[in-house]
Amino acid sequence: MSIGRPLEYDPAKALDVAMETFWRCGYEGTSLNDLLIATGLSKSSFYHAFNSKHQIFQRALTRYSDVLTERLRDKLLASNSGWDFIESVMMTAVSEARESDCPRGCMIVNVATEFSNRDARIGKLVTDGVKRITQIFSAAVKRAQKEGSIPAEKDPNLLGRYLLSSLSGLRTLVKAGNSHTSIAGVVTVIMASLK
Amino acid sequence: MSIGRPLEYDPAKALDVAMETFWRCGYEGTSLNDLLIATGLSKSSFYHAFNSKHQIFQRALTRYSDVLTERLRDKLLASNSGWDFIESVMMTAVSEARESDCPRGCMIVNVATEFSNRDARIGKLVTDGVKRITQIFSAAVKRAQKEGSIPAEKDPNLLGRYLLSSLSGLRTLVKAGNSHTSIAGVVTVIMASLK
DNA sequence: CCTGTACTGTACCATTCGGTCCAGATTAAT
DNA sequence: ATTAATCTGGACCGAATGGTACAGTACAGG
Repeated sequence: MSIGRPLEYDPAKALDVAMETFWRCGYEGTSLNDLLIATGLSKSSFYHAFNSKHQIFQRALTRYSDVLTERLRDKLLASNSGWDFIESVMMTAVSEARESDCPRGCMIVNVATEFSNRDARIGKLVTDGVKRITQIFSAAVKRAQKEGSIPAEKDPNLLGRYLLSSLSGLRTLVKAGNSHTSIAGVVTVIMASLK
Repeated sequence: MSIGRPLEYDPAKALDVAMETFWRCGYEGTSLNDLLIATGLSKSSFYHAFNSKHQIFQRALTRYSDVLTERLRDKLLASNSGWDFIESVMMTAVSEARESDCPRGCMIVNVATEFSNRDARIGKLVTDGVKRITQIFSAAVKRAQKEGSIPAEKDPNLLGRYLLSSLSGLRTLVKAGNSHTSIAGVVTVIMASLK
């Protein structure tokens, strides 16, 4: 029921494109101009839709976190077992190493290192995002415990944190230019340590 | 025996201060002015001593890598055992979580995420730095194997990579605001997985 | 003391930064 | 057709960016 001239762009799509750019280049590394080119918006439209660079960045990070969380939850539900889920998620780092010559890593982790607690609001988004993903890992561990592939006496929350930490570490190996085979080796070590 | 007016500052100290700043704020996050304030140099002295922001950054990163490598090597030599060395290095992440409200993490990893292979020269510095630290971890594993605390049949190079990955992951947990106790828990998981 | 060397502070440079503003174009409802 | 809403491109803003040029000054060797 909006009155007046209708939008000539898709705000949701623009946000996604902005997210991609921030993901690839970081906050400081992405200039306003980069955003305008990526989204195809004019400066006026941009500032009308999103109020500032900082605000669109927050929204982009939030969206990244939401999408990632949902995708992981779905994947866990669709997986044959908790163990398979965990292994498959760890393997994403391997394929990143094989396929991409410019790995982006995880946007949340990237943001965490770029801002390292200098911005409280961003810090909260990071903390929340990490917490949610950790919980998914914990849920996967619990399921694997029920399925008998991980010993029941282990603390699933602790292992959840361990897995998040491990995945983030794998991503570092990727960015440091390790081969996908050598990274796959590390994945087997991680998986074996759950036994 | 240099002729002319002598330097009024210590170039080595200036480089160290610049390194600290880059370490804390990243490349883009550190302005030329920040560097001038931190080092106390005038702009002319700065550009005379170091030719550009990019060059001093490369030198700072190189120095970081060198100092870290040497410190780790010394620490390994001074340690009671390979196992103790590994555990104590992992524990540095714990104390970082306890002591610092604004953890800097590892400069090499920070740089790796900020530049993610967009700059070839920086990329090489990162790759080399990571490789050298990985080798130290591998050496520690070999020593621990000789000492009987890690099974001899395990691949020390693989475990070296695993440990580097794990340390980097721990640092992510720190930046995401996890408590030092919860991080210490993850360290025990990592150590147990070496057995 | 003199001369050559090299440091120092300041003024200056073009460019880019994020951000604002406005005149004009375009549309929907009346 | 008029009106009201709201989009669009482009001009413009002050501040900060990385970097240069230069005049003046302090020092060492002769």
